[in-house]
Amino acid sequence: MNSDFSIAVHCVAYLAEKQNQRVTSEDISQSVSVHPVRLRKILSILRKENIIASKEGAKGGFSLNAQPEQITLDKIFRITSEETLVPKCPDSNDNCIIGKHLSDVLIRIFHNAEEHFLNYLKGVTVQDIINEIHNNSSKSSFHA
Amino acid sequence: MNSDFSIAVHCVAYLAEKQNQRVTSEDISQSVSVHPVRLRKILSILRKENIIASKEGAKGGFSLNAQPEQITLDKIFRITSEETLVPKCPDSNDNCIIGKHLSDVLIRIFHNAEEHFLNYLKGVTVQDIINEIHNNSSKSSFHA
DNA sequence: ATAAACTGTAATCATTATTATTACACTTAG
DNA sequence: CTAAGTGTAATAATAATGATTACAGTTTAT
Repeated sequence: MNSDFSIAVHCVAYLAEKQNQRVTSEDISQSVSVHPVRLRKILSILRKENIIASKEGAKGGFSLNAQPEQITLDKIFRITSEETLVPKCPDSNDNCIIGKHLSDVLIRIFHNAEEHFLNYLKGVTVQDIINEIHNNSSKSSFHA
Repeated sequence: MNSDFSIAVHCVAYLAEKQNQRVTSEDISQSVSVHPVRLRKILSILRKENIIASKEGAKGGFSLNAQPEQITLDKIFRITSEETLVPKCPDSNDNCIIGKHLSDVLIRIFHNAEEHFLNYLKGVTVQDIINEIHNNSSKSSFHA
């Protein structure tokens, strides 16, 4: 798995902190320590899902386009990294009953497991993260 | 994430099918399509956890050392891949309150999410997989 | 006792995945 | 019309993964 998901969350949290301001990819890259071009690629897919908005040209940049309490992490995960938890099994061997069917079985198991993973992320919002960062842990709702 | 976990599951399922026989890494590699040296490395850590047994020398090889109904996938995952779901966040930036704390927050969230993932795997045993392979889906217990 | 068939493990090489960078077309504000 | 941005493709650098080679050690059988 690459780090697109955590970078995306970082970006969204950063934009949530800068409510209503327009922020450049250069600016965000100061906080995330990732190259602006890569950020723009990730931000671009968040925009397509209407989580953020962007504006080109001078004084352009990115801004949040949804309520921090409404953005759940499972959504960001699905956008950036869906199915990446399912491992790439080596090519199955048709001459062996195990080799032949195990990949299918494993993929099914992983798919289910990923759903459980996502189900947890569904309970965590960007606002929760903001709260955690400011140590308002009373408002935080992400617990095991 | 590398494919150590799925390879390990494959090996264990294969050994479960060959109950009480001793099988060489060469033999297993026919089924898994992975180099014997790599298999031995993975089998070696399963042995340290007493899931399988190995014997060196002529007529040596690997065999299962636990009941297939008792081996849950979360155990194999913990042995081979624990914490690999937690993404490597880019270096946090001390000059920025978001950059500074977000990695910690994200790591905590991922850790929790991984526990949910593992909790699902805890409900799936190697015997379930064997059953699935033989299509005895009535005995199977892994459902979302 | 020694040859053959194994495991155990380190070290190296090849391949693939990830990330950074360069380049440039396009948009907008002033 | 220029400066400051986004959007995106193409390439280069780096890191992770996997295969292979090499060889020491163990066990069986002759």
